[in-house]
Amino acid sequence: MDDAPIEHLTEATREKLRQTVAKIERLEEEKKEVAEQIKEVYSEAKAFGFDTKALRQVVRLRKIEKADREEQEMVLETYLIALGEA
Amino acid sequence: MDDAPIEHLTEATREKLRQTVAKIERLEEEKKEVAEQIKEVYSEAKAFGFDTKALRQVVRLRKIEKADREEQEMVLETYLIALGEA
Amino acid sequence: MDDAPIEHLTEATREKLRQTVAKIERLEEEKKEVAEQIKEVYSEAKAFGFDTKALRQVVRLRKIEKADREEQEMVLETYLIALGEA
Amino acid sequence: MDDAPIEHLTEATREKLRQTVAKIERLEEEKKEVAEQIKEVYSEAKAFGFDTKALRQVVRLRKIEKADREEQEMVLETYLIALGEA
DNA sequence: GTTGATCTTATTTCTC
DNA sequence: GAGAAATAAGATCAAC
Repeated sequence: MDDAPIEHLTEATREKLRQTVAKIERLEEEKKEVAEQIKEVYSEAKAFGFDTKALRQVVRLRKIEKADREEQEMVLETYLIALGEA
Repeated sequence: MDDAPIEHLTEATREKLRQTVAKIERLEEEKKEVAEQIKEVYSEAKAFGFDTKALRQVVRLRKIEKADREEQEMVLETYLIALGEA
Repeated sequence: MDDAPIEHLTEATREKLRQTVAKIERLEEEKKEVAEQIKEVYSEAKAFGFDTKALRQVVRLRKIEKADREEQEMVLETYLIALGEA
Repeated sequence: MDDAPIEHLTEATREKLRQTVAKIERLEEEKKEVAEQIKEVYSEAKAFGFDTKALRQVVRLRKIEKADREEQEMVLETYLIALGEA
């Protein structure tokens, strides 16, 4: 749709475009705020005396372990399906 | 803080650590959700017929322009302060 | 260095540039070939009767587990350093 | 093949599976090494004074041009075949 | 001020 | 060919 140049978009389409961009920008703003909150937590932790590098590793490791568990479940599922269909 | 090996952390410190990790994980989860919402908006826009690549460029461009405006406002403010107007 | 337009590069620099580009292109070619070999192995495995989806998951899972082990070692190291320096 | 559950795979099949995984992992390792070599070339180029961003663009552009040339050659070949010249 | 680390975006690849 | 996943690229920010 709307392969035509922008100046030929209908007003309804232009309005839709405006709303879409606005929505994205609002969500990106939200995301940015959450990212800043995360940084704050690390700053506070550092001020408290925690080693932020180690702290980041803890968080990362826990994320990997979670992904690992999920992957294992998926693998198991795949095998069960593969064996069931064989 | 807590120069002793991990097993010698005080219970209070361990609790603080637990809370910090939990807080970060909760915020990262939030961030992920917002990121997914953004993806959804792009998907919907695509389904509607917008060229998402172009849409992304619009968003990026507006972000840059906004940064420029803020930069300019900052410069303006600096001038105003320098002139004793703010 | 060489902030000047390309037409002002010395011949030595131009030659160096040529060699660098050639080297990169040769290595990218190599990489592409290896990627093709990997695809061939999957094709052969499929022809042999293996479920390639499951096979890919096995490979991915082993990769994750390897990364997990390495991450754990890194975390341990970080803690040892953090505790040793505390 | 081997419709039975995993624990009933023949030893020969299990061995084949092991070899396949090993082969893939070896090739992926190779691929990774080549990728690292490419990064090294860029690092050296940077140390030498080249603008790596521009260098990457050169490489990308040449890749596109090469693809274009091949495309054109393919079209040419198609025409030649269609004309009975090849 | 440069390297290193992290995070995000973009492109490519794979799968269905 | 559309959607998802992997890889690569670029940008950003901190630390030395």
